[in-house]
Parts: sequence; structure tokens; C-alpha cells
Amino acid sequence: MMRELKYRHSNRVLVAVDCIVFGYDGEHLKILLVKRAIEPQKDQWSLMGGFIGKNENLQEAASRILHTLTGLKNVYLEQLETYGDPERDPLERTVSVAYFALIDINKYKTQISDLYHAEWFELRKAPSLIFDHNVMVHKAKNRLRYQAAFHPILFELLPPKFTIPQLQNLYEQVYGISMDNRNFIRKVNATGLLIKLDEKDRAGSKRGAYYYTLDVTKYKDKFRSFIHFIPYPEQLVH
Amino acid sequence: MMRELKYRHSNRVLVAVDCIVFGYDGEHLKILLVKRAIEPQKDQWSLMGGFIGKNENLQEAASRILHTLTGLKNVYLEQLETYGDPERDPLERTVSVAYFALIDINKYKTQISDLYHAEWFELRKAPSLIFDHNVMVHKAKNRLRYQAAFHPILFELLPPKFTIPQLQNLYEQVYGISMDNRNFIRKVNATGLLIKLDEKDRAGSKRGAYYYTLDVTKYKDKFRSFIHFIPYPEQLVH
DNA sequence: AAATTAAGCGTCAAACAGACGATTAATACA
DNA sequence: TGTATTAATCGTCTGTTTGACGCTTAATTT
Repeated sequence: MMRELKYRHSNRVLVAVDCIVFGYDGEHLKILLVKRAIEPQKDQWSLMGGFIGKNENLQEAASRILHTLTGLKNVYLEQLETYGDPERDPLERTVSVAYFALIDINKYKTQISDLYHAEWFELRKAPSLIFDHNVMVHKAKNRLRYQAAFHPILFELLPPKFTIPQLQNLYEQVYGISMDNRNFIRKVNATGLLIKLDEKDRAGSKRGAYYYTLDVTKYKDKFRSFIHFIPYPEQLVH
Repeated sequence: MMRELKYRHSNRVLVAVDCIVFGYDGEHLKILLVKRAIEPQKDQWSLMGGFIGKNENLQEAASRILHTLTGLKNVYLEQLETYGDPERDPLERTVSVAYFALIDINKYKTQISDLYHAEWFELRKAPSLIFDHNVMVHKAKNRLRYQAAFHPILFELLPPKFTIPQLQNLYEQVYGISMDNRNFIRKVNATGLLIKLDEKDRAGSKRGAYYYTLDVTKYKDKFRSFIHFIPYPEQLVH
């Protein structure tokens, strides 16, 4: 259906969505990149992206692109920032809405890699990307840190069953620090978000570490926020 | 200059910028709205917005629109979120990048009000707006709270000289709570961000309250972040 | 069975939170 | 003139959380 009237303004542009996809393989924080299939800058590493469809909103476009790339639906997906420098794409002005996604890397369908020339890179060893995609990744990394400091989003990167050492390593990877494991356990237990299973992971150590799952009900309430200046600002409802 | 090649994709759309402008008059948190000048929904209350120009990036477009509306430059301006529902504008598909701004309401040039049919509303008494602008405002309010809990951004809403009671009232307005003034003073002093002046404001009370200014140098370092799970995540550089 | 490795618990001091009592300054008014 | 009033500001108390770190426990290797 065509709508009859239009605005009297000539500057219509392409709108794209680019996805920063994070994964965690138990050792390193990783990012999923693809070899760009079209000109300009064909065969360069880039984020997975695409133009928005006619009847799609932005989130839907991001979900579609993510599904195409990973075979996954219902992924943690968050709008990051929109990039609109007139010269950011040399071929034609394109405004790009960046989304960042957290996926369980084990659920990723590897056969897709070949199809899209996709590859997982350790975040700190990722190659330089086209256009302003490096800026997007940098921003996404910061946002991930920021969010993870207040919300239990890093669980999105873990498989359904995971051990505390795995979790701790993930935090250490994300923030590039090392943490005291004794204090870490104490804090994690204090959140009440984890359910201890009877099963143990014996691969990582001699003693073996218990598996845990997320308490999904409590997860939805999220961490209480750790704010001193304003008590619990996220819980204020007005 | 026309660029020759284009992407083989037909779905070019309008990109707009909408501004959520917050102000504080010493009593209430306010928002600046305009009566929409064009169809559709002419004469309805809305956010101030406009289409992006050909050689403008998004931030520049927002600055331009803000300057047109308020006469101000160099205001606190932050990209909020981008809205792209296909039907959000009934006339024609328009993707809108929302920005939120914090201004010192005293610097606002009132003669502009007439020109754009602009009006300041108490945030909690603001009228319903066109399109998805209500959603934008709601999001902006949340972002303001979130940001203000970790960063000293509320000073952007205050005049150069202000009193502690004014500052406290501002926090109370933003979060819709009442705070203990004795504890508030203690915390504010602990930040080291304020410089006490000799001058007093005698209007507000019998005793009078000292004026303070921001220590701009320290302001730039921002508050330290109050995070328990990860120590000082914002200060981590990698 | 002894050494090794890593998981996980307990303790402590310092920092900081919220609650709230007491003091101080300036004005209003009897 | 002094006394009540109002609001700004300081101080104290108690409970919670933090980071540091010693110690115990479980399971495997030799």
C-alpha cells in the first residue's frame, strides 16, 4: 500500500542495522565478525548488518539479521547507538542503528560460518573493521561493562549449566581484571540468583566444580542496583 | 557533489531528530514542548524535532534543532534511542533519533517561545504528545535518573550559582522521593565537587543558604562510580 | 598415602549507608 | 529586646558491605 502524501523534504537515506555479537567460549570473550560480501570494501572484516525492511521496525531488523547469522532467536539484544555521519559509508549516506547481542556460543550453528564467512575472534585480538565499525565495537564493549556492573546480563553468554569459576573468568575477561575468588563466590551467592545442582564439572580441575543454573524468576527482577546516592533508582516507579 | 554509485536497495526513508529538553526552575523538573507546526497532527503538542540535513551528522542535527529552539549552544546533549516503527509517523516512514538535553532554564530565551509556540511543562503535568513522543519522554526520564545516579549531570540543570537546598530539591524532583537533608549535605560535600562561595541566598529562608559553584576540573573527572560488583568499572581502560 | 590443585568458607578492619539528635544562624513577632 | 520559629548544618550511632586474606575441603596425580 502506498501512502499518498509525503513530507516536502528530499533527504531520504538508507537505514541499516549492525550487530555486535558477543560470545564466550569458557576462556575468552569473543566477537562474531563477517567478511563483507558487497562493495565497497568487499572481503574486509565487518559487523553483520543489513538494511531495514519496509515493514520492519529496528528491533525486528536486528533480530532478523541476527537469526540469519547465528540461527538463533530470542537472544539478548539491546539497542546501542545510532551512527549517522554523512561520510560514514563512502558509497551512499547510510544511517546505521547498532545493536549488541549476547549469545551462548554453544548454541551457535557453526555451519553458518561458511555461508557468511563468519568467524569468532577474541575481542582483544579482533581485526580492524570497515567504516565506523571499530567505534561501534568499542562502544559496545563499554556498554557491556556498564550493564554487567548493574545487571546480571553476563549469564546470557553462558550455557544453561555453568560453574562459578567459569562465571568468574567471564567477569575477569569482560573487565580485564583478576578477582579474588573467595570474595567472588560470596557476592554471587548473595545475589540469590543461582541454583546449585548436584552435578559437577570434572574437566576443569581435580576437585571438580558444581554446576549452577540461573533462577529465572529472580533473574527477571534483576540485581538490585548498587547505588549510594539515590537508593535503588531503578526500582523507583513513577 | 553527487556520488555515482548507490546501493541496490530501494527503501530510503526520512531520518529525523527529536529533542527531549529538560529544565529546572528551582521548584519543578520541566520539559520543553512545542506545538507542531505542520500536518499531520498540526497544533498538537510534541517534542521539538526536524529532519537531518545533507551534510550534518546526528549530533549536529540535534544541536542545530536545540539551538533554534532555545538559542543555546554547548548544552548537555546525549543520544537516547532511535525509534523506527514503520507506522510511527502516519504520513511517511520516518526513523527518529531521540536526543535528550539538559539546560539551565534561566539561559533560555523566552522570546523564542512565541516563535515556536514552545512552552515549559512540569514533567508530571505534561500533556500527551504526538506519535511515539510519549515513549521517548518516558525513556528520557528513566535515562536521566539512571545517569544522575552515577554522574553529576544534574548540575547541568542548575544556574552557575546554586544552593544545597536547591540541589537537594532537584534530586527529589527527579526521583520523586524526599531525602534527609543532613545526609544529603554530607554526601554532596564528600564528592568534593562543590566550591562554597561567601555569598548567601536570602530569598529561600530566614537563615539564608550559601551559594556554591561546581568545581569544573573535578566535574570532568565525574563522580567515582558507586559499584560493588566490579570496582570502578568506568575507570577501567583497556 | 602423600603431594598437589583448586573450590569454597570464615574472619577482620575500614568505609559508607541511613536514621536521627543537637546546634547554629537569621528573621518574625510579641 | 528577647523569644519563638524556621531552615541550614554538624555530629553520632548502628548496621551493611567491601576488599584482603587465612584456612579447610575435595579429588586427582604420583
